[in-house]
Amino acid sequence: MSNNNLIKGSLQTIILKLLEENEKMYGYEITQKVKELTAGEIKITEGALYPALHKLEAEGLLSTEIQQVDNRVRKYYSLTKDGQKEVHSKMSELQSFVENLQRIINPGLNPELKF
Amino acid sequence: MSNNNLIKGSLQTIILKLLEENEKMYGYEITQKVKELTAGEIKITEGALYPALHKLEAEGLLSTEIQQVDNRVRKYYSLTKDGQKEVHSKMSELQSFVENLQRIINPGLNPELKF
DNA sequence: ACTATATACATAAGAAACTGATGTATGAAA
DNA sequence: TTTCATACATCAGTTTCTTATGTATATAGT
Repeated sequence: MSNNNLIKGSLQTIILKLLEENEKMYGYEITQKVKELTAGEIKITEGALYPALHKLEAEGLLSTEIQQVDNRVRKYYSLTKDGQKEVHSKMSELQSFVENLQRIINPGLNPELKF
Repeated sequence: MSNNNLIKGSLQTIILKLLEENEKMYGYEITQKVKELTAGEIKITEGALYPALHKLEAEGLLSTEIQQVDNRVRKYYSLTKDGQKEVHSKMSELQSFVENLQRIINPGLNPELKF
């Protein structure tokens, strides 16, 4: 994932969350969306993305549907029911992780934190 | 690092930041401090911590000083000059990463974000 | 006396997630 | 015709983590 080596597992959360908002995306589209949303600061590499998508599919969180567009194959991913549940779980994990991180790193901050 | 599998490299940032605030800490103390600050939600394992400390020392970011306390050996770590510079660098990396993460997962949020 | 827990260090096997390279294939632009 | 963009995929190697193990001292409980 680009020059930033700061996650591990948050790629899954990103994928699931984007699919919650867009309900149907293909791999290349995801890389472009993330690049766009972060002004090019986070670039998801294909070597990270495709294995992650395959794993989420194998876990039953994503389903696929292949479409032909202009002689090019696109593999669309969407959330399964399990996937829809998992988004919320992963999101609250991420939120509490970031909050804990702030408690460690921003010691002077007041107790009520907003994410 | 505990049940939370969400970072990679942020352990280094945590260590450096704690040492910026406390200027001298030993390994076990770091694990306890993190546990305390996060109400037990993040537990840094020894298998993650000690290799990370050794690596930071090998990179010249930390220096060590061994003390004998009650027949027990303590290895105190403190920031070198390079380490002091690196804290700021690592912190701004982490901050911009979290901001980018929010841009991806909180699409409805207004542009000015606070960390 | 024995066991468990806390303090304090360390290593090591294996798992998981990533980077960077490579490969295939189409289409458009220079 | 070479490069870039689109679109998929795999794979070797690296880094970072988990879990287990090991050493050693001190204290508290049974």
